[in-house]
Amino acid sequence: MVMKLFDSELNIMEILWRDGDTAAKRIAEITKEKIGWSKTTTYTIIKRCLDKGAIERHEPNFVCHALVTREQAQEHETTELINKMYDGAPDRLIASLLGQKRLSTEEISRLKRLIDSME
Amino acid sequence: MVMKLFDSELNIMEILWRDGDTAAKRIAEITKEKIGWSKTTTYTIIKRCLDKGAIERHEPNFVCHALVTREQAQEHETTELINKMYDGAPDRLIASLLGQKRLSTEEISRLKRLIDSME
DNA sequence: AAAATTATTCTACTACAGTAGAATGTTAAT
DNA sequence: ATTAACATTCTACTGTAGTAGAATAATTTT
Repeated sequence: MVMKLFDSELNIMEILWRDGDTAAKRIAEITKEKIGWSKTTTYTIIKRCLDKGAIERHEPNFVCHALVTREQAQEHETTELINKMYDGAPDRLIASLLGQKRLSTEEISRLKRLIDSME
Repeated sequence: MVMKLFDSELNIMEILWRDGDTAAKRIAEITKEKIGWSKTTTYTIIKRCLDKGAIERHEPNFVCHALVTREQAQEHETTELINKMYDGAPDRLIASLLGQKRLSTEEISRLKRLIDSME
């Protein structure tokens, strides 16, 4: 049960993922500071996250708790990318990343170890 | 000079990438058949692709030619994903893909070979 | 050449993500 | 208990991607 999270909603989730459960008031402070959101904007987006089941809220103090993990959201977005741009084939995405030489030699050897340890 | 391509525009680009240069009329036939687009919708999206420089058009017959390659578009979208969901670190995306076990053992050994051949 | 058909552009509507002001509810201070 | 300050919700505006009808231009048929 993983839903699409919009960019605005990811701003909220990012805070919960990084800092853990956080009161709505505190979230509003952070978003105001970091991205200049009005207090009401933050509450509106929190409401939308609640409505779609991405977070839940506990008394007292409207402490928000993420129900969708960062890993689930990453996986969701990644699947969308693979379907949209790589014909549904994850290994094509990886091949593309390797081919673009966007990885340092150190990153590559780390991956090499990761892959060797698999299967 | 690679720009963001919207989902609607990707429908056009996909045809040009797959079939090569194609007349506008023919593109309209394909989109009508495959995704039920009205003829004018197709022409509108072709226009927008022209305006943003993603394609060019030649006489006679308004033959459309992709100026952005599939690889460029893939790279652009992939970079967006990495920045949005993986803190800008491509190796985290790869680690995530490997961790999810979305690759068959055959795909893994293919990647192993690819990585070994690198650097 | 006029009429009919087809190709292309112009213009505009729709849906929805992003944003926030006004209104309301709640807690704290006097 | 009343007022003041703050927290939360309700409602609505804005911008833009997606879509296509009406208008126009070009071509083909008679």
